[in-house]
Amino acid sequence: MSDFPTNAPTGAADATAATTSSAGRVAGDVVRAVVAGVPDRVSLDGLEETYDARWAEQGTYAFDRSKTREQVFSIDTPPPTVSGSLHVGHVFSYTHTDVVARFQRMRGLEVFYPMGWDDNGLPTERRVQNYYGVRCDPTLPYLEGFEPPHEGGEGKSVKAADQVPVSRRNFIELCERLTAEDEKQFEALWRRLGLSVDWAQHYQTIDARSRTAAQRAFLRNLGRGEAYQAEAPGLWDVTFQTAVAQAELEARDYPGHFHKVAFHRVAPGTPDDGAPVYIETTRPELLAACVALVAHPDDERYQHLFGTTVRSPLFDVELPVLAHPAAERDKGAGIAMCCTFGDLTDVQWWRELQLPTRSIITRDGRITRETPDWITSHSGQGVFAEIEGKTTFSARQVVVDALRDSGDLDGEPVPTQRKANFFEKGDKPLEIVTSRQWYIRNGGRDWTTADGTVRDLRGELLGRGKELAFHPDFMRVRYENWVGGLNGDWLISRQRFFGVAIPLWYPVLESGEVDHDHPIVPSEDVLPVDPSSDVPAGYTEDQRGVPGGFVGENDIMDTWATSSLTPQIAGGWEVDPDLFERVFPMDLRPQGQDIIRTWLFSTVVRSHLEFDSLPWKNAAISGWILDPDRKKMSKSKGNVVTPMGLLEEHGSDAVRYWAASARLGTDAAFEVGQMKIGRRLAIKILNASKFALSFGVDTESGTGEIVLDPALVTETLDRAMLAGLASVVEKATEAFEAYDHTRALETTETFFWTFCDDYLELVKDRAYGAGAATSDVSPETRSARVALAIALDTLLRLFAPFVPFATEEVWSWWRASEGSIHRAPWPTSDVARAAAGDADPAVLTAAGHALAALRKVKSEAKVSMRTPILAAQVAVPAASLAGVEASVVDVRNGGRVTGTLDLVAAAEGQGDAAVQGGIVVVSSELGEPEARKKA
RNA sequence: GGGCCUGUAGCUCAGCUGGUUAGAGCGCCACGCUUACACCGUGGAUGUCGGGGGUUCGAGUCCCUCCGGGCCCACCA
Repeated sequence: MSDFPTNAPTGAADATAATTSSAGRVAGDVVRAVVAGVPDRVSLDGLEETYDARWAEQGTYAFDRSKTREQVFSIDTPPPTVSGSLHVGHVFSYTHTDVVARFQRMRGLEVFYPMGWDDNGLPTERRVQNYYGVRCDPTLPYLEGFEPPHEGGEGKSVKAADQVPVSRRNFIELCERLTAEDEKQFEALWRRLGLSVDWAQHYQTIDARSRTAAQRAFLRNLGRGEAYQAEAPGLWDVTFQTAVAQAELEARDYPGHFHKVAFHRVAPGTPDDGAPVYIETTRPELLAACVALVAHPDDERYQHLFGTTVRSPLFDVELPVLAHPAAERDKGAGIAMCCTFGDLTDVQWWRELQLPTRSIITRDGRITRETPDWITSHSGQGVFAEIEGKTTFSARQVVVDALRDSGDLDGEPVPTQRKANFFEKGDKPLEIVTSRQWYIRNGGRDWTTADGTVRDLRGELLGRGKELAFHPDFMRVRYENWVGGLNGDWLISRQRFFGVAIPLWYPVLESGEVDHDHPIVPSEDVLPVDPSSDVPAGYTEDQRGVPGGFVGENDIMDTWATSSLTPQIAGGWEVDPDLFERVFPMDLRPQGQDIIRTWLFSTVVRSHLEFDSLPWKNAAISGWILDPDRKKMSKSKGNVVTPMGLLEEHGSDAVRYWAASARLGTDAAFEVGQMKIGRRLAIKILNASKFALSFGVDTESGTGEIVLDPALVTETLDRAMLAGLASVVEKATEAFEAYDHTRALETTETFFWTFCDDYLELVKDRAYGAGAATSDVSPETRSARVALAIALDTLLRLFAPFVPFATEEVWSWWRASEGSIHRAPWPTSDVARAAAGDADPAVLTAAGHALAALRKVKSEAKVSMRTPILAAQVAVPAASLAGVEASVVDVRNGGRVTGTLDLVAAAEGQGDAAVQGGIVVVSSELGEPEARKKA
């Protein structure tokens, strides 16, 4: 062997001369490691328990808050909803985050990776009601030591009528009790999956810290005029009896019928008097709430009616016929009945045409029991009496029958499929009800501030969207579409019971009337408050609800009003300023694409208003998990395959591999096959490592030391391999920096399999060498051994974010003294480059192809790979010839060529370039297989 | 109706700014217990790159158009 490096790296001589007795790092960046504990038989089994416990014990992922903001990488982890169980989609997206967290940690940043539980909100409220047989009544006083009447499983729920009313504080306590159990299970799953969360940084969206943050943020919004209340018609869910925000809407198909209904012209003394004007409606039950007929101003058919009046059928109410551009000529009859309120267009007409309010639908979705004063005719009152207190569905039957009897229904109702707005958690179409609600400005409506300036909040928030780095970038469009399409401010008040209370009281005037215009505001230092049980400063409890006293605001805030503050909650806003300045604004918000319009947007709103900044620099958006039918994996299906079951069956590294194989923003198939490949990779890492480290075990001298000194790598093939590895490191690092973890994995993995299949086979014989001790072998053997160790050291780090358990296991065999691999530095290409010098990575490729060509001969001869080749002539394309020549000794060893190996230049088009790089064995002579080795 | 993503081997997916003969893994076929690994190894077969136009010396890649999937927004007369 004469192929010594021409440019031995500087410092190498010093390094080799360094003291040899200590493990770990020494001067000159040369690592010395003692291989201590390679097991005889490697296994993935039990690694999760072992290392979860070790990481917890050693505080591997504990956040070091002595680091400054520049040294920190902070993550605004999505708090999963604690209303049931986690499914495979969670495992998928949380793995994406963890991979990034581990990369950044190895890069030397201190990772702030908290975990929260979203136990605030309607799902938990419903569960607590059923589970404990209680319901929240915020007017009740708190009962010390209250025990619920019932403690049931998921299956048996308690009927509403049998539920015991309890105070809000008692209700919250029960919620915390119920969710604590789920949260333990969630944590167990995340630990098993290997999320590198710092479990000391942990919050619940209903805990006192979150309530304080939510109330504080609200009070700040109020103080700056960003939060306001308004009495206005709004979308209302009649089942949950609460107002609903635009972001919670879901348009669904809803079957209905068109009814052609006659109104009658009022034109006394003319031939037109009483002539019918037909409108079409799907909601005839709202006839009594009609306030006008509306048609498009340019519609010739109705020009003669504008400015006149008509009389409604059945109820005999005189109504104007008006023009408005929002009326569509080709919809129905082209002229619509405007009711208060059938839909949002009605609200627009009502507002812009200054129409009266004639509501007949109450908050429970039924027709009001009071006969409206605008219905004056006796017969009209009679019809109304028939629908009083009925559901809209029943009332419709009554009205349609009455219209048919009176002859005002033209033809029979025609079935139609229409879209109706639903609350995403509800199952009845939303009604529009007028109520007093709280809003936070979000750019959905014009805003003139107290000092009279007009603020373009929508434009400001669109600007924030441009400033935020979305991964993948096209997700920004969803943000922009949403912000651009907002049609109102953010409605945050909910007429529910379990959640963060709106921290206000209102004075009760001497007249007994509540003065909503002058809310009583608590000071921030008393937060959190519950206005239903706490008393505002300057009042006493006995003044509650009496003239001259006060009442508490009964409404709570929507869940998103709290979860829009997760960076503030986790980061200790105002309660731990020292922490907050080290983590905020955060680096990363990982989340699903479905909640860009809610969670992502609302978090941007809160941060923009409070801090005039983005809450984070990057948003990483994960895709969906699709089941094999290419549909979004449903909860029911997801629950069939429990995440814990998956982890137990395939191993966490395997499941993580499947998740990490999917790019951000791209939907991925739920594929067990991919997990099996991940498991195979993890096992391969263990086995290849065992091999690479086996030479370091010095049975003669007992030192068992490996010196990772680049200067000891002298052979061309070894240097070529490390040259290839160096560029893998560079590509993987670059990919990670661009939030393209998939490419980082793929690049590493591809190299690793070539490393195992070709390089290991090629150097095996040379690495075994003559002696067993690293200190007493030929330079060729040492070169192989050191190259193996350097490659292993690098590969383990590259894989560590993806397969944290297997890599930690291998690390423990030889690098235990350095601590966890997950705190080890991310590799640079420096060491591999230093060893590689000017070597060409193509040498390994060429040698690998040559080896494959030799193997093919044996495969086609159907003989064992250990069969010797007595002589062979191999045709090598010109481009590969130098590479094969440079590594010919290893090629001979790998192919077990015992006699002559004659390399000749391949003729033009001789080999198939796609196979073995065009290298063809022209002729060969196979020997007898070696005698089988005795055990 | 407006918008975003997507269509490459039986399956799951790579293919970056257009450049040799389109790749990987799984599955399939054949062989092999070779001292890292049988939870394995070796070799092999497999494609009108959704269809049709265009730009170009050259298109899986760019443009137009159509078709198929997925999603978001608007649509309650």
